[in-house]
Amino acid sequence: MTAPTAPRSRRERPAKPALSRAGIVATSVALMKSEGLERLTMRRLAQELDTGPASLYVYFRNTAELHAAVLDELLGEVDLTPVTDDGPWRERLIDILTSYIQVLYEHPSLARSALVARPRGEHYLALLEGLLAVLKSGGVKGERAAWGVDLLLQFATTAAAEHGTRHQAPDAQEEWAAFTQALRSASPERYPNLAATSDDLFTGSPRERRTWIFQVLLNGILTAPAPAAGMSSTLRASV
Amino acid sequence: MTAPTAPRSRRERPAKPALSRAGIVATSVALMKSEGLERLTMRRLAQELDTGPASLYVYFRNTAELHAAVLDELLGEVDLTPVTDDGPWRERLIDILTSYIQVLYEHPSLARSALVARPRGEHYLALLEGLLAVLKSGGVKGERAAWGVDLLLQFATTAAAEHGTRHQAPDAQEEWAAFTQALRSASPERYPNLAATSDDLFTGSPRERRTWIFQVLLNGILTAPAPAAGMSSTLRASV
DNA sequence: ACCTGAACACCGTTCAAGT
DNA sequence: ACCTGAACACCGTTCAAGT
Repeated sequence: MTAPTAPRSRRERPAKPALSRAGIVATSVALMKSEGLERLTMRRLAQELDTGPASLYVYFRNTAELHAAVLDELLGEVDLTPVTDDGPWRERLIDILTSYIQVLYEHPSLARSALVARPRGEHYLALLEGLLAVLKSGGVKGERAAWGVDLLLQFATTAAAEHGTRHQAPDAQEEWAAFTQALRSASPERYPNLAATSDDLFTGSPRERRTWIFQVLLNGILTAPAPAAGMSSTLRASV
Repeated sequence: MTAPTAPRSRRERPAKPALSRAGIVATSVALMKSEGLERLTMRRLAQELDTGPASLYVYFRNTAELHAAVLDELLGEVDLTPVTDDGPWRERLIDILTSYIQVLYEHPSLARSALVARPRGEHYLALLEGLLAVLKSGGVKGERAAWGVDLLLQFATTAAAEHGTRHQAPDAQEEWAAFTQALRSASPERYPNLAATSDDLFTGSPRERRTWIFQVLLNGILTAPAPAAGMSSTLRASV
């Protein structure tokens, strides 16, 4: 008689799959989508993969690197078709950025991590490439395009990052109410300008505000002196 | 004979001060300046105050609220004198924002927290008031000023938040090198525009880039259609 | 009301030892 | 090279009990 328990217990569930970077990332994305980035920890992920946390350090140097990989994976969902579409270049640019914001909107904490550890995966490169292509078709090139794309993405990332409190956290509405309340009830003696304009601070939907900001950024990028032109070469060298 | 040990040990160090919100904030700021925001935890702070972590929950509902209080305290250091100075309004506005960035620059993680939990302390209100006053002196009022000040502060906060990796974290330079390397070595076949412009992405000092961005934002705020004007009231109502 | 000890339920990361 | 158990050094927050 062969000992029945050991072989059986091995067959009771599908064989534990071998670890791989791609597999870990796939599991990470699934875990994040089901439980949020907050729960995407080395320990929780290891548990999901039926191993110990130490095993993950073979593939990722630390948690930040894991999150960066997840972010790039997610960026594969950004719609880049406007790059080759017809139509006004400004609208195509805004469509891409809006898709980027949309993708990050569900995971504001991932957007926050992107502000610190700059993404550099292939999907991020493809996004940069697409934005630069559209800017070029609008006549924006060189340093103006390079600095401009950085600024546009910075704004878009922040827009997604800010979404955090109002949607994910439990006391989201409470927080927002306290914020608006604090501004609205500002003493007109001490803060006359604030009191006069406080209502305007909260007007507009998120979409309206984004649209306005895109106009601001694009107008600014087109009208501000090109970086190199606006500064003396002495200043450039000295800082 | 009185028992000597108990009374003596009570007198060996200054009497433990009573807890108070102001005192806790002061200790928090000191702790953050000496050990960084990462070490400003409920437990570490309680240890510093010679009490248990549970005691702090009498004054702050959670860690986020503690950090918000510390942030507002720090914002007291922002130089608001340009509000009443003479000189071109654009320069005065930029001087205030630069001071704001400077203050947050040493504590990027605090800037990051400001992106999520919007500040609303008195020093933040004073900052808003000052910025609105300067904008008004430049003829920018109402919704344009309100949305504009929000955008300017958002950019400034992000600028400080991004400072994180390159200065505080241990592998700062390493990270940055990997980032620039990834962009510079992008395949010219797959990413032609990126390859063509990748050098421009890294030009300029932080100061030059900030200066350029301020020009972009101000030009944009001044030239983009005022929020209300650019959108139909139907759209305004429907979103 | 304010304060506390102790507990609950977690973290990231390293290291020596295995295969 | 890849994988692991176990340990080290921490976290935030709550709760019952005290003053």
